[in-house]
Amino acid sequence: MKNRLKVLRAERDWSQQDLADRLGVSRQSVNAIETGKYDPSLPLAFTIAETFAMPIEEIFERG
Amino acid sequence: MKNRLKVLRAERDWSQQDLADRLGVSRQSVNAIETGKYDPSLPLAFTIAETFAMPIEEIFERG
DNA sequence: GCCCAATGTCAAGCAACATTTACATAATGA
DNA sequence: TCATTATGTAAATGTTGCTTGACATTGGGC
Repeated sequence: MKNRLKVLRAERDWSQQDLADRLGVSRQSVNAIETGKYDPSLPLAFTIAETFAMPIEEIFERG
Repeated sequence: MKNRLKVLRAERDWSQQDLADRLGVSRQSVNAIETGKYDPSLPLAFTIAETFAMPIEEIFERG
């Protein structure tokens, strides 16, 4: 799964810590997801989508 | 996470085994997801969405 | 009554997700 | 220079997703 988290964060000028706080997860989890070390759970993917106000499919894609 | 798998299966007259075969997972996994025992991984959620040709958000919802 | 497909459930095990703690690096600014 | 912030990474640990194999129940058709 590839994702656009880094760009979406940059557009809002959020640090990984800022996003982690909004998502209720650790900074390391945000970093790991962003750098492709693993995929978020489905509930976390929903929270991410809500946070950026866009569909999951516009943030993540198979790759 | 609640989901509409049972209804979507019924609309297509697929058994849990049929769906499992299409998704490439075990029947028990389909059953567990359908009965809410656990959530699918994000990649599996994508495969499910592709299989039913609709967005993830139209199949799963927070509950 | 019997058989069979479908479903639900359990247990044990492995792989993946997510956590905390910690350390290293680069960039910024006082 | 020194302190701070942001990011990347690692190890150890706990939780969750998915597996196989097995067993019980239900409903329909013969």
